[in-house]
Amino acid sequence: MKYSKATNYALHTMLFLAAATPNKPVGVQQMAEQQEVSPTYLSKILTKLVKAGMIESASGANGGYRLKRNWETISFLDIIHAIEGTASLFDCSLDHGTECMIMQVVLSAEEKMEEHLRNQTMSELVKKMKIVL
Amino acid sequence: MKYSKATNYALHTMLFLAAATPNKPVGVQQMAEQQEVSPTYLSKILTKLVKAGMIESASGANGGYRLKRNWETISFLDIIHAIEGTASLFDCSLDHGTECMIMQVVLSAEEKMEEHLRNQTMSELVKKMKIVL
DNA sequence: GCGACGATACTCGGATAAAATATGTCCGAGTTCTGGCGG
DNA sequence: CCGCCAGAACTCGGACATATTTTATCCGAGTATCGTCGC
Repeated sequence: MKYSKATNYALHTMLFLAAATPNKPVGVQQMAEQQEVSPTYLSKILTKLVKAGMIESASGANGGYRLKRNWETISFLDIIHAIEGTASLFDCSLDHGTECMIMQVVLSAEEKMEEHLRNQTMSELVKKMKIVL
Repeated sequence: MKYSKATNYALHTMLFLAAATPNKPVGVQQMAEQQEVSPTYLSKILTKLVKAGMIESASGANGGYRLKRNWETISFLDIIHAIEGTASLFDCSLDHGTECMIMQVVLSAEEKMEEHLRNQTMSELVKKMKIVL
């Protein structure tokens, strides 16, 4: 079990956009180069983020992707869910009469992790980075 | 990102063995039937648990799998690690000079989850079940 | 009665196959900016 | 000087191709148990 590379790219892209924050959109090519992915593939990932309402795309010359106004409130979990989907880690495949206790344990563990990811926003991370620089 | 079905089977099998606890080994066939998996596949999964030192196998007639003596201390995390491996959820694919802050956040979230799974033992779960029954 | 022997019921582990998912590529279509050209 | 127009620079999104992982099956080999047969 691992997070997909797509999630990796999505997180890095969001961080990049949040750190750069010019109001001008940033082209896919530039970001793809930086992360060593093909532009078309990255674009596909970013489309998911657009649909999730985190960023917006601008067509045409000087087009690209740009954070939406509400970006300060976006958490890690939001991004991860946008890419990986919101399905839970575990599905008990067996139907024993009562609720599956194994599933309860695993899901509550998952909830612990999600809680942590929900409390981390991109904007906080950017602040920390700027202190370091 | 999801836990594999193999993990699912492994957890259920361990719980079953812990709940049954006859000193006689239990055959794969019986457990495979219960979980609706093919015996050979389940056997392959159980081999991993054997290698991890959680259960032991007995060949021959009346053979099967049996918990080892230390089973009371086995946690959910031990079982999951035995099946899924111990690699972490996230690997930053990009080499920015400093440590990747994204990775730090995700890994500390993962740690929260693992902590929870480490504190849940099969034997505790069995106790709870017995109260319910 | 006792020990050897063979049939039986298992597990073991490697080879292989099928299926699902993740990753990546290609291309046609639509959109916006830019620069040049004509009025 | 001003507006129109064509081309360049983009993104969009679907169809397609490849790689990786997961899930599953098959089968030959090894091993312990049990019953039987011969002594």
